[in-house]
Amino acid sequence: MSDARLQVPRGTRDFYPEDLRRREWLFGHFRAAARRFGFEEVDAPVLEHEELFTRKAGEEILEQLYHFELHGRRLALRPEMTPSIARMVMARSGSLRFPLRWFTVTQNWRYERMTRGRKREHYQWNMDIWGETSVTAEAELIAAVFDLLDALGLAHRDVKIRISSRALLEETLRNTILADRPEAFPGLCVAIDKHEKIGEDAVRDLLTDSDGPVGLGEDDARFVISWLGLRKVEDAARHVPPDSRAFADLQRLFNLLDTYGLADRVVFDASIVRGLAYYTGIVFEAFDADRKLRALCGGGRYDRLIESLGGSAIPAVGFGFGDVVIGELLSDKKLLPEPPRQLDAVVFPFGDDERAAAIRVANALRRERQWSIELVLGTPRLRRVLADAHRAGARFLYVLGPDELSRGEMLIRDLDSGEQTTEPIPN
RNA sequence: GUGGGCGUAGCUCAGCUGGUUAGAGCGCCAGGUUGUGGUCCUGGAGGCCGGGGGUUCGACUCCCCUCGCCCACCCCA
Repeated sequence: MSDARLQVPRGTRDFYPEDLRRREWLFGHFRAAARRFGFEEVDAPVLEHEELFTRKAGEEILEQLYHFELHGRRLALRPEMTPSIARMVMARSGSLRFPLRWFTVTQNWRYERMTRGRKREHYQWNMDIWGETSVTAEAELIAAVFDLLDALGLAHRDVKIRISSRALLEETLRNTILADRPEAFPGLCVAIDKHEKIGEDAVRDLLTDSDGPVGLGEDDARFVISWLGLRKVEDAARHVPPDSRAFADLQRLFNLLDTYGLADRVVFDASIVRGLAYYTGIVFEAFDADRKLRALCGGGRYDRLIESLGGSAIPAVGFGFGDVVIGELLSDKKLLPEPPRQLDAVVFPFGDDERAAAIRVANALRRERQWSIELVLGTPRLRRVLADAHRAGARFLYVLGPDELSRGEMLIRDLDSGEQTTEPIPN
């Protein structure tokens, strides 16, 4: 107990059978929702070249990278899935037919301090659409999130998605305070993403830090922060031309979501900017209605990621949805199930004289019916076997004792009704 | 990193202001005559009381250190 070698590393989890059943229940919903939206599942190694993740915008996610050097190669455990998928798309961009709808359910790693809803190892459902520039893609993704939440049993009003547009912010700033140095924009986004967590004053300090990536004046910083407080698309679009693409996209997205029947579950919130540097357009995050927990998921449009990796431009939009926060929410709402073991039957030979026949019975049931069969090992008492079979949730118990065997039969007990029948032992 | 709380049986915990053989519930194991169930009854195994040091005639109990966990803050997808 006090031996550190015998404990899981901090921030990681063991999954015992009941834990894994619950995890697979959640993953099953991830996959089912993805398939309802026509997405295909892909996978990639948990280990990548560190360079795949290296970006220069002061993102915390990269400072928290699990990384090491081995035989002169710098490797890292993936902190998120998007770069790996971008790599896969890039490698076959010449032969893939777009738009692509790909999803993953993967383990991701980040070295960070532990709090509620944050672990160092967690699983994430990732959904991406590649090769589509219109916000019809964003609308599908947001609809998929709600589709999942509904399937999990959450109430209509339990979760809201907040939506904003980095493109709208970028246009606004290009027309104003970043007119002569647009390259500062990603760093600015990373800084103001912290706004809700560290407060306006701290963000102002970050933005005005002359040694920092942004280096704004006081008035400019105040302008940026005041923009974040806006909750109406029209207000946020005040500093862009009437024909602004970003403005039009936002309006169209909300119109589309209305058509999906999601109008009362989404809201514009200019303070959503996301902490990753690569986002370029619409960004969004899902929150529990009580705002007790961290974001359930987050995503957005990243049209230039593949370009930045050296490929040709392929527009993309996606989100990541972690298993930890949704687990907290479902637990709070008493919606976490305790899925039973899936066992069709237990086959019980009384002793070694009956074992050969029992093995034939188990073989037949496994092969012909594809049943899940637990063949009793050793020679416990029938009483014990019945209790165990009951507890395991088995539907039938096949009993092969001396009496049955002498008649070439086996006893089949229905564990729900208690009814018993006999059948010939298969050859 | 800061503050607070907690480490006693596999799990959840109780052990009053220090007092001798450390408890409960659940779980586990075994029985309750021959081969029949989540109940019931009986019995049992299992704890260097997280670790180390100190105070004391005596420490699960008090003090210090240390490790671990939880919560909040801080930080951040």
